[in-house]
Amino acid sequence: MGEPELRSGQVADAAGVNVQTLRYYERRGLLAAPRRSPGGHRLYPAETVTLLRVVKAAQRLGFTLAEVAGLLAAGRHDAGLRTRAHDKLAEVERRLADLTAVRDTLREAISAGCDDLITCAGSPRCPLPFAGSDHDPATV
Amino acid sequence: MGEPELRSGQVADAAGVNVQTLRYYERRGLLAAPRRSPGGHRLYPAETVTLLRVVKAAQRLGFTLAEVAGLLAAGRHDAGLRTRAHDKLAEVERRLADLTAVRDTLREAISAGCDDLITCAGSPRCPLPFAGSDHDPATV
DNA sequence: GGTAAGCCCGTACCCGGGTACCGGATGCAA
DNA sequence: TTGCATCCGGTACCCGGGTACGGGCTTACC
Repeated sequence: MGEPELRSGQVADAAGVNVQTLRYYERRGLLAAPRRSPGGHRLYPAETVTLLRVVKAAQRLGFTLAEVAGLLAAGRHDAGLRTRAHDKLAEVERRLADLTAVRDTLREAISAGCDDLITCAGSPRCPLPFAGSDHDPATV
Repeated sequence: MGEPELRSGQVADAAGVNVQTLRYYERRGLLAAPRRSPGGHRLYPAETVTLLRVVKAAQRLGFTLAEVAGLLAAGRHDAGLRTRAHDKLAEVERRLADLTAVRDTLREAISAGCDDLITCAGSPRCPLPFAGSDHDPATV
């Protein structure tokens, strides 16, 4: 007997995602098109559940779906995983620094006791960062 | 003579935003509908530039546009600014904690030397967090 | 063999935060 | 007065990551 195969609903349940999401991932190139039953229903190998968990884990690490697709392909062909993880780590560290600055600014704003944004903006002791940070405002 | 009034392009340039964004913010309730010229062109008071900078600053602090709208209204009517800033601070601190965990996981993954996500996922020493964090996976 | 649950595909919609394109009207200066 | 930049409104599109809906077929179980 062959490997047990799972239907889309079973895979989705086991991985904690929506059935629609499976088809979405298939379109996005994250999941290979699986075998089909004679009637056209998808039949997934059991490893697909693991794969989905990997995808979700990578997403939690801050990778976009496009990046995850690249990571999976990298695992299969290149050996770029470590490089990419390094890059992502640098990116995460930048975001951490940004977010830390945000936290400090919020704390200052709170302890400065601004009551009204507009009024506060006119005050010289207002801690709000009107000038903008020096990198990547796009991450806002 | 009255206050000098600015045309949308001048406001946009001064605040470093797109002209379209002004109309977008007006629709979103962040900017009040300004006075119009006889021909229907918007004429903004000079403070609008400051207001836009405040909006951008708040955005950088992690507030959504809807929240910024609320903050501005709060300044005009309530006195909820400090409360909201406190809430936002708590939120930012949660995100910081998450992101720190992400960073640590990435570091572990790198030092564990995973070369292939799929293979690694099967290994018992794989540090990837398949289980998921205990709060707000939506922030991914 | 019937019936209900599950799955198929295509398409459209959601959120957030904008940006782009269009034809037509205005503003301003030479 | 003419010419060009700018602005108008409306609508449509972009990204990312999905989710929902509708009509029709398959599968599984009794």
